[in-house]
Amino acid sequence: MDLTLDLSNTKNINNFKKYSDQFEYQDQNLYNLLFERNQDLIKSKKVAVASANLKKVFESTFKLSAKIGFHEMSLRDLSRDTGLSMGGLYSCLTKKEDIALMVLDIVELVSEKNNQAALKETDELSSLEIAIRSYLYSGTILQPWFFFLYFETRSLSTENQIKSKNIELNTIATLEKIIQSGVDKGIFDVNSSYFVSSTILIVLQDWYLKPWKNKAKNIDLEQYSEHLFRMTKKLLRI
Amino acid sequence: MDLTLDLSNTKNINNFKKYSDQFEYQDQNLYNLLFERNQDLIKSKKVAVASANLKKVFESTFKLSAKIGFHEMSLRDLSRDTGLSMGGLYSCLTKKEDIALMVLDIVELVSEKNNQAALKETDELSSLEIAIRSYLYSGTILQPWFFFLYFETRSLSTENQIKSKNIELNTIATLEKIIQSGVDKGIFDVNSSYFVSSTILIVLQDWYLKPWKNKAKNIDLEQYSEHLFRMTKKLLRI
DNA sequence: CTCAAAAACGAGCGCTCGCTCACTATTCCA
DNA sequence: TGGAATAGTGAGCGAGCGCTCGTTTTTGAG
Repeated sequence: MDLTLDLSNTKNINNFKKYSDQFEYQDQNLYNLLFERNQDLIKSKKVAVASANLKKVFESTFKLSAKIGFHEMSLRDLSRDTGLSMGGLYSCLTKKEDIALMVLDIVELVSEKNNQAALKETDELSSLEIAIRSYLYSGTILQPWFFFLYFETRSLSTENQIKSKNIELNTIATLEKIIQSGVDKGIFDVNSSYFVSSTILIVLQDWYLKPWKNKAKNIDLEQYSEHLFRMTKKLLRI
Repeated sequence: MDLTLDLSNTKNINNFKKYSDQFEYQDQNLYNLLFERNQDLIKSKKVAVASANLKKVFESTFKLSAKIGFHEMSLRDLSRDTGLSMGGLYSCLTKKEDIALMVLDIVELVSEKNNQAALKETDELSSLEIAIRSYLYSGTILQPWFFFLYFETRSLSTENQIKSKNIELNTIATLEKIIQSGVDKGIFDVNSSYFVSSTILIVLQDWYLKPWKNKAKNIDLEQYSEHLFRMTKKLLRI
């Protein structure tokens, strides 16, 4: 499966539909990819069987753990909600924790892709726009995945907690690099490129962490994206 | 116990030490208050005994649940870490969930006080400064309490999850009210007072949710406060 | 249609959970 | 200082946990 794609041109992803059309980490593709990347954990031999079960497992996990938390969700709850038996669940898992590990894997993968896509662009303002759009759009498509990782990081081993933290730190570092480059060229004017980067990141996170806030205010994705980009420009004195 | 205090003058709280000196919800005061507000849950008769045990319980709970989560922390873990026996724990609790309920109670109380203090001030910019300072300062003193509530809201009943969400929404609404008032007077200029308010709130939250980020960058409380206030002014075109 | 391989099943295992309560130790004032 | 009130103890209870594995059902190539 080839998931490489040229995102270096802003025009390819300047609205949600265009981004979504070329975004490979969704639907059946995503579960096929999970099967390929975790064959050591998965007993099922055929991709169609495994990915159908994985789909059920993740959809139910996100539904249940958003309400009560991952640890509070028992495998019997999961069995009931997916319609799979205990044995069925364990045909695509070796242990409960694997679910969280696979989420970490996917979020890490997508975040790295987003950072790389932003860094490819040479114009700093376009670069920031790509970063914001790709993060918001992927965070919309994979909302339950990003949400889960944020709130369940503490269910992971120390080693994997660090991995999870580093996803956030790498994204801030990416934004900071772009902003600093703009400052060096005299395009941007900031007091602290770190503080601006950190602020952009948490506004991006807020979109997928608390979707109910924006739903209540009738703020849709493109409005939110516009708000954030406008705020970014204010903070950079553009 | 009288916990009312006049915070309407910015000068009373314009640095952390001044705020902390008049902040009643800390140290032994805090645990005495918890005893008073929860006598129905607490078997101990004497305030000194109960509040000493409550102190141990909350300190250990915050330590353990920050690492592994509240639900994963067993009462045997808590017993070991506090040095209290199982029965000792249950002298100041009727059930494990009570710990989370008391955290909600305190955070709710302090947040309301902060909002009221900000709304008392008539000058909008001072009002925002009071809001930012009081939220950051109380969030520093009570960091484990605010942190715990944010990440353990899903351990609560639906009714209490709503209460917890409303703390956040009320603070955003408070900020929005102040900003809108400034806009009406022609002092501030914003595209969306809600978006600015929401952004300020999540930057405030980030301080107590991810203290390790700022420690790693050697950003202290007053610097952070200054950053945020400067950002706020930029977003309001001041 | 046959039948071995693959998938699905779910009762049951060992264990840990939240919580109780009969008991002992300590406190404090008459 | 005696004794009732209060505090502290921890083994043990029933329930529910993650996970296994002997068994049954389904699948699909020959």
